[in-house]
Amino acid sequence: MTTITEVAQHAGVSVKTVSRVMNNYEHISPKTRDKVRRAMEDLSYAPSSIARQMRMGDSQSIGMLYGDPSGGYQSRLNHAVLKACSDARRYLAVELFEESNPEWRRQVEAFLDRTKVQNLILVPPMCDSAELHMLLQERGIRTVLISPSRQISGSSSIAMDDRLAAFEMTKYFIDLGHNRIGHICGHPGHVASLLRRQGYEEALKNAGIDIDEALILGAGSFFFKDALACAEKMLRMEDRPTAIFAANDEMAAAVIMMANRIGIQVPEDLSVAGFDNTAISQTMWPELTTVAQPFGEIAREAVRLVSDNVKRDLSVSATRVLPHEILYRGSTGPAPEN
Amino acid sequence: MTTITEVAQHAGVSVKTVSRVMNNYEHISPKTRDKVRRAMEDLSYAPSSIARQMRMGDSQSIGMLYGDPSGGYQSRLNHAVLKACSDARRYLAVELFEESNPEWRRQVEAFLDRTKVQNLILVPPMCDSAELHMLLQERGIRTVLISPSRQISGSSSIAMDDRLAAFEMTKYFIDLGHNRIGHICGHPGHVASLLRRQGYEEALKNAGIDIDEALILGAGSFFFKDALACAEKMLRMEDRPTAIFAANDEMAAAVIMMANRIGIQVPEDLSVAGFDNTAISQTMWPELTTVAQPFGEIAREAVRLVSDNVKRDLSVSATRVLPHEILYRGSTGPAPEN
DNA sequence: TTGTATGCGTTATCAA
DNA sequence: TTGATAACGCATACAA
Repeated sequence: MTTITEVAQHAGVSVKTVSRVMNNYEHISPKTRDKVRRAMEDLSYAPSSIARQMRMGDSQSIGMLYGDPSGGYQSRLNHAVLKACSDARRYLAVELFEESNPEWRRQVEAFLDRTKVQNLILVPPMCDSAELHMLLQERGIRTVLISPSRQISGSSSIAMDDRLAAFEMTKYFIDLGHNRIGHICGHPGHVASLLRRQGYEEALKNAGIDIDEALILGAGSFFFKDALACAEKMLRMEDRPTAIFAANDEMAAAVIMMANRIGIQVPEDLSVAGFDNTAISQTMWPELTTVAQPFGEIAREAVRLVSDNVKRDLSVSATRVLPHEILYRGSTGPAPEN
Repeated sequence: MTTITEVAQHAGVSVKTVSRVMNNYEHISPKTRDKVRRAMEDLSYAPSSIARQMRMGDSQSIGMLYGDPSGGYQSRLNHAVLKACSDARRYLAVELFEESNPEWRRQVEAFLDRTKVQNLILVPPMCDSAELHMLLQERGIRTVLISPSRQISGSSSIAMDDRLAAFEMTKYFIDLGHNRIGHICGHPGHVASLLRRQGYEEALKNAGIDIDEALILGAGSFFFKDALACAEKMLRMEDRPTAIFAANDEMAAAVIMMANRIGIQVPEDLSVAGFDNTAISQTMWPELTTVAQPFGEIAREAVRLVSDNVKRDLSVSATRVLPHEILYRGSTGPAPEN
C-alpha cells in the first residue's frame, strides 16, 4: 500500500504539499500540482480513508434510514443507493426506521452515535417526518431527500416529475382510443399520489374528456391488498373503464389479478398501467406497462449531493428533477371495439 | 468521547494494560482486570473502531457479494443481512457480483482492496463458484456461505432443510385429499432444486402415491417467465393435477397467473404452493401458501459466524441448519370433490 | 508558495 | 504481570 509519504518522496515535495493537492488547496503552483498528480498516478496512490477519518474525527460514511423493505419501491431504492455508494467508493451505514416504533428517537440517536455519520439520505416516508428533521437539525446532521412531499430548508432533494409522467401515461391511453380511463390513487399523505392524479386529470381535460369521479378511487395506501377492493369495485361497474392507471405497480397488479379472476382479458378487454417499474411489474403476465423511476440516477445524484453537502452553503437547498421513462409492455393495448 | 488514556488514568494503570483487558489477554491479574473493567464502565468507554482499524490495518467491516437483486430471494436476504449487521453494530460493505461479467475477477479484487474486508458472506449463486473460492482462498479471505450447493473446506455454512420442508408441504397437500400433485423444479444447477424435488417425491412414496413423471416439470431456472410455460403445459393436461407445488414463490405466481387466465379457480379447482416467502407471495390473490425461509435467523447466524471466524480453526467447517415454517394461506384448499 | 513537527486512539515492541 | 514509547497514515498549526 502506498502512503502519502512515498508520494511526497517520489514527487520530491513534502507530505503537506501532497495533502494540499489532494484537497484542492488554493495557493499552489501548477507545476508542483502536476508533479504531485503524476507521482500519485505512478504509484497508483489511494488515500486511506481510515487514516483520514481518524484525523478528522468524523465518519466519512453515508447514512441511510430506510422503511419497510417489503414494498417494491423501497427495495429498488435501497439497492440503487447501495450500488451508488459502492460505485462512488463510499460506505453506507443503514438503519431500519419505523416511525410507528415509540422508541424511534432513541434508535436514531443510537445509530448516529454508533456510526458517527454526518450525512443522511432519507427516502419516503421518513423524509417527510417533521419530528425526525427536528432531531437531525439539532444534531447538525445534513440530509439529502429523495422524493419528499415538501422541501425542507437546508436540505437538497431529488425527485422525478410525477405529474408529467402520469400525464404522459394517461395520454398514451387516450391515444390508444380509450376514453373511459380509471385511476386508483395511492396513499393520500404522500404528494406523489396527488401529483399522479393531477397528471391523470390534466391529460383527460387536455383531450376534452370529462372527469368522472366514479372512475377515481383511493386505496388509502400503496398496497396491493387495499387496491384489490378498488379494482373489484371498478371492474364490476355497469359501464366499466377500458383502461386503468394505478398509482403504483403493486396496485396495478391487484387490478390485473382481479380482472383475471373475473374473466376480463388483459389487454384485450382492459388495459392496465402502473408506476415505479418495481420487480412485480415483470412477475405477472402480461408484463406491466409502467413508468420507470430513474432509481439508478436518483441514487447516484443523492450520493453526489451528499459529497457536495460538505462544501455547500446550507441555507440554499437545491432540487433536482430527473427524467423518467415509460415502459410499454403487454398489459396495455388499443381500446376494445365495444 | 472517552479515550483509552482516560480509562487508564481513571484506573491507575497504563494504556497498554487497558488494551490488554479489552482484548482478553492471557497474563493479567484478575485484580487489575476488574479495576480496568470498572473504569471502562464508569466512563462508559467505547473503543474507537476507526483507531483500531488504523492500527491493525484491516477493516472490521463484513463484506457481502450479492447477485441480481430483482429476485425476491436475493432481495429478502440482502435486507436480512443488512439488518443483522446493523443490529450487531457491524458495518457491511456490499458489492454486486455477476459471474457473467468477464471482468468479475478484477472487480472483486478492487472491492477487496478498497474495503480491506477479511470476511465475506456469500449467498447463492456466488457461494458455489469454484473460481471465486480459489481467488478468495489465495487472498486469505474467510467466508461464510448461505445455502450453498456444496460444502467448501474451511468455510462455515448456514442452510435450512429444503428436503424436509418440501416433504411437509407435499404431505400437507396429500392430507388435504390431493393425489395428483404437480411439481415445478427450479434451476437444475442449484442443490435446492434437487432437495425440494426429493422431499416432494418422498412424501408421495410415503403415502403410497405413484410418481407420475408427467407431473414433474423443470423450468430450467427459478424465474417467473420460465415457469409460465410449465404452468400452461401442466394445466392444459387432460388429467391435470389438483395441486401444484412450485420450487419457489415466483414460479408459483406464474401458476396462479396462468390458472386465472385459463379460468381455473384457486384454490377451489387448484391448490398452489410456493417456497421462500418472498414479497410476491403476498402481492397476489389469494395469498400464497409457502415455506418461510428463516431469513432473519440465517442472517443473524451468518454475522455471528463471521465474528467467530477470527478465532475459529479454519480447518474445521461447521454447518448450521435452521428451522423453517410453513405458512398456510389462501392458495391451498381441499381437493375438489369429483 | 512550501516544509516541519505534532497529534488523532489504538496496538505492539521491548524492557522492567 | 506491567509500563513507556513507537508506530499506523493523514491533516494542520506554525514556521520559513
